[in-house]
This record gives sequence, structure tokens and C-alpha cells, in this order.
Amino acid sequence: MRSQPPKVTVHVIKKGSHRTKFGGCATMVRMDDIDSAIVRELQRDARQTNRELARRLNIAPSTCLERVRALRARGVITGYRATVDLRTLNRPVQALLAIRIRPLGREVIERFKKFLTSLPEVLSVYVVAGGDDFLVHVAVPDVDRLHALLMDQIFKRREVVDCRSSFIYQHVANDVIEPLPPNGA
Amino acid sequence: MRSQPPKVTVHVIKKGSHRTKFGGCATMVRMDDIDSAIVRELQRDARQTNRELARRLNIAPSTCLERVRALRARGVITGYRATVDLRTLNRPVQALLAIRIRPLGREVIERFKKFLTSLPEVLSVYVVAGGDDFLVHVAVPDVDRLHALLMDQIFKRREVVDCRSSFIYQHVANDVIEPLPPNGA
DNA sequence: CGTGAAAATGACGACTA
DNA sequence: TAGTCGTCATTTTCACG
Repeated sequence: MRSQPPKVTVHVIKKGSHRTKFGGCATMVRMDDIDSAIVRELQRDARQTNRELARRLNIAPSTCLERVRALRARGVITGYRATVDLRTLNRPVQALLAIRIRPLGREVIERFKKFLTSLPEVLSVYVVAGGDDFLVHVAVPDVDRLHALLMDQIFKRREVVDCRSSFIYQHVANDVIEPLPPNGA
Repeated sequence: MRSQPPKVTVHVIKKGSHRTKFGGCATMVRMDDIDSAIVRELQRDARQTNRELARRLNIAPSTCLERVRALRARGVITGYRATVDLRTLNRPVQALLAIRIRPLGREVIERFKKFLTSLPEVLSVYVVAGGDDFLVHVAVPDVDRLHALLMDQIFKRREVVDCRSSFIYQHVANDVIEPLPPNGA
């Protein structure tokens, strides 16, 4: 399972200066270059061994382990997930549903959001400002199933006043999310 | 790092009948209940040890390892990713950009998609049918940065004819994606 | 599915700036 | 004092029977 060494060297410039003196929050800790590199690498492959990760970053395995644990404890790394292929899970048809609900209010929104996330067809729920209130990413086995989802589940809800569905031709997710600097630095 | 035993027993009914006799594709292999359970568990925690995974599923570690490898080789499991907290990466502001481009055509779409995914602010790109051509999920440090992204990057592109941006109040992703049965079964 | 050699983990104490 | 490193007992992996 553990990946083989593809020799991707990660260049790390400075090593020290870990904790900020005057960060916004009390528990705010600065991400130095090593932390960023660890987060980047673990987003690429969360199952590489600690030894391999350490070797890529040119630090000792024990140091690396400590860093990873700290990142997890700090809440920077929130979990480790296997990613799956939707086609092999019999869900090749994807769509985006733009839904408007009424009346707008915290409780109604929260309840409808809970409802959406409980549906197995739903991959992702965005609560948005602007013309629509919800954008829902769904994946289903076929078009019939999408129709059934709309008719038997979504439209049955009293709060739904409008729903436009768009087919998704392609969906590419940026698998490595980097920290962004505060300013144009 | 390895999680401690939270004693979540997974009930598996039938064990055998792994390969389909008449699947659609030649290399098509059916997902039995053990495979589904493995995929579900590894989506929840990709770093649990093989032993622990096997214990949850009430199968031998060697069997479990073989199953996981097969799922990876079959392309059901496409990778293992660490998930991160956008706030700790200094990207608390999220938005959805609905973009229309012209002229529509395979090359223009492909080129613009490549451009979008190369931007560090971009989390996810949907190529969709309907009124808009692209839906882009972005996360930035602040509103200024969003404005800068639109002005300095998106609107600079000649193919962009329209872009509406909506703020995202909340985004919840279904972290465990289950296989769906072919019919109403 | 069980076994066992080889490998990785992770706790601990020493070291350094 | 906070971060890093080397060591090693314990745990895990994974090829083979």
C-alpha cells in the first residue's frame, strides 16, 4: 500500500521560527515552510509512511512525526480520507441543483441543509448568497434516478420554491490546497 | 496517529460472490458488502491500520489487505488525501463564480479549465450545461483578494463574457460516498 | 486464513540555539 | 525553552504456505 519512492525532493528554506509573537488568535501558530510542505505532501498522499515523508522534507522521522501530530492537533489537518471513483460506485451522472427556498430563515435553512446532506445522492451542499439559496452537487446512477430524486425528494419539500438542475460535464478538484499569504507578499 | 478503537462494528451480511458473471465491462468487478464497508471505512479514516480495519469488518487482516489492494488496483479507491481546514490556511472567504465564456468549443473550454485549475485560489471547477459554462469554487484570505482575483485574473481573459460571484455562507461535503444500486433495489 | 521476517511507528532522553 | 535528532521496544505490514 505504501507508495514507492518517486524521489520528489521538497526544498525547504528556513526551519525555525515556529510560533508567532503577535498572531490574531491566542492559539494562532504560524505555518513555516516545513509545515506547508507537510500539509502539501499529505494532501497528495495521506498514506505515505512517516519515514518517507521525513526523507522528502530532509528532516528526521521523529521531527516529522511531531510536526504532523501538531498539525493534526492544531486543526490544520482535519482528517485523512480515501477518495473514490464515482463511476465504479455506479454514480456516473452528476448534476448541480440550484435551489431557492422560502421562507428564508436560520431554522428553515438549517433543516433543509440537514435534509440534503442526509440524501445518499448528495456529494456536497453550498449555502450561498445571491439569486439562489442552495447549490447541491449530486451523483446518481442514471438520469432516471436524477429525475426520481427531484420528483420524490426535492420537490416534495414545501420550502422549495424553485430548482434548476444543470448537468455536470466535468468536475476537477484541486487536490492540493496551499495556504495563501495574508497580502500580496 | 493511528486512531484508537472507537468500537464501531460494521455488520456484513454476505461474504462471497466477488466477481460478476456478466458485468457491463470485462474488468468490471462487483462490489460486495465487504468491499462497500472497506470503502466506507477508508473514506472516514484513511489512516486506520489494516489490523483495525479488519477487526471492524470481522475478517482476517491478510484478507482485508488483499481487498484494499484490489480496490486500489481496480480504481475504486483513487487515492488517500489529508483534508485541511481552510481557515487555518488563511482562506476563510469562499465564493462560487458562475462564468460564461465565448466562443464555446472544446479547445476554449479545455484551455480555460486548465487556466482555472492552475490558480491557487481555486478549489474546484465544474464544467456545466445550462445558463453558465463554468462554476468555480474559490477560497481566499479576504474580500479584497477575491476582488483582485476577479479583476486581475478572471476578467483579463478574453473568452470571459460574464461572471457572477456568490458568497458561500456554508459548505458541507458528504465525506462518505456510498455506491448506489442500479435500480430501486 | 494464519504465520513470521522485515519494516514502520512512536515514546523517550540527549542535544542545540 | 522550544525545536530537533537518534534509539529502540512495540506494533504493523505483507509475502508465502
